[in-house]
Amino acid sequence: MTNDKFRKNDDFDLQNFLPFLLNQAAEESSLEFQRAYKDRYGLLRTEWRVLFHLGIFGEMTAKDIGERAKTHKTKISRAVRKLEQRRFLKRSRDEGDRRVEWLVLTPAGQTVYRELRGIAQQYDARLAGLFSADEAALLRRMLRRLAGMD
Amino acid sequence: MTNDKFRKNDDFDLQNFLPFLLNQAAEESSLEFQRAYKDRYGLLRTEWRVLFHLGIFGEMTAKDIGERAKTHKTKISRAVRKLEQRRFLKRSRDEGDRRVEWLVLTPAGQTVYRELRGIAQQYDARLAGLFSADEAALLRRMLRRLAGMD
DNA sequence: GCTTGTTAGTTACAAAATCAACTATTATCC
DNA sequence: GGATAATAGTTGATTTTGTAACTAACAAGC
Repeated sequence: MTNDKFRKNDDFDLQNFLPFLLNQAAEESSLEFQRAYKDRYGLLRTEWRVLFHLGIFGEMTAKDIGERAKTHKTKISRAVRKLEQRRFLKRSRDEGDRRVEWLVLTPAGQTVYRELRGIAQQYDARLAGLFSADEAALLRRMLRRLAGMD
Repeated sequence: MTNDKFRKNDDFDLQNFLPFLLNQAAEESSLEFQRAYKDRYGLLRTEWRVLFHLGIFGEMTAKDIGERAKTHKTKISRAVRKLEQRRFLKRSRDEGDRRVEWLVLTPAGQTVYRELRGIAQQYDARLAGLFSADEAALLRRMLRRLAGMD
């Protein structure tokens, strides 16, 4: 990719422009995991994220998930409906505040979650293995910083 | 974001899962630059990418751009048409191989490119400024590695 | 208690991305 | 040289996303 097919007539280095570079790295590094959740379970990106949040935290509301994952509420709403239709989660009204719905994985949802979690752990280890342990830790720290997650 | 509102009942660390983390960082770090090209010039993401490739490399074909930017040819095709309609680029048939079109920025396109390039440079410097020079260089190297750009 | 404002979540419509099929041209190989 | 395959690029149908407006429930001020 760093070939010389094209001679630059300019001094802007697109391949090192952070927003571009981050997008390329994010897309490339999502590909293999995407195959796991898409091809094997027919899940969309927002759907596995909702699934994982519930798998990890047990019980949450749509709003909580949206905040944690920085995802718009309409996306969450549609992902929740899909997961409900597939019987991967169930909803229940909060009796104290009847606007709120609590979401929780069904046993089927937990099974899918555990499988995907295993794949995710293996895959993350593979990616991190491209670097030394220190470098990988630094990378995560820098990414959290860029993502405003600190 | 690293608060304790939810007690984890599980050991998967989503906030450090590289594909997730990379996506979050990529989205967050694209936001401000996106405002520049979207609000000010009405460009879409693929459109600024095509514009930048032509600004940097002078003359390319749609296929070349697609390969460099890892972008599907239908996206490129539509972005090229939009940019042509706005008179930011012009096309010309290759006389040797008449399937091929050469794309080149018009003076208007070059003006937009130079403005956006300036904004991009400033913004990149701001992002890189979150880290030491060594760290930033390492970050770029690691991202290129993850993106398969090495 | 009644207006006004907020919040959780959904829905409707427009914009954009995806995937497959298509045209036109060139390359391969018998 | 003629059939077959490959390549550059486009188009159309379907899916997914984004934006705004919406419902229903709660909160605050007076």
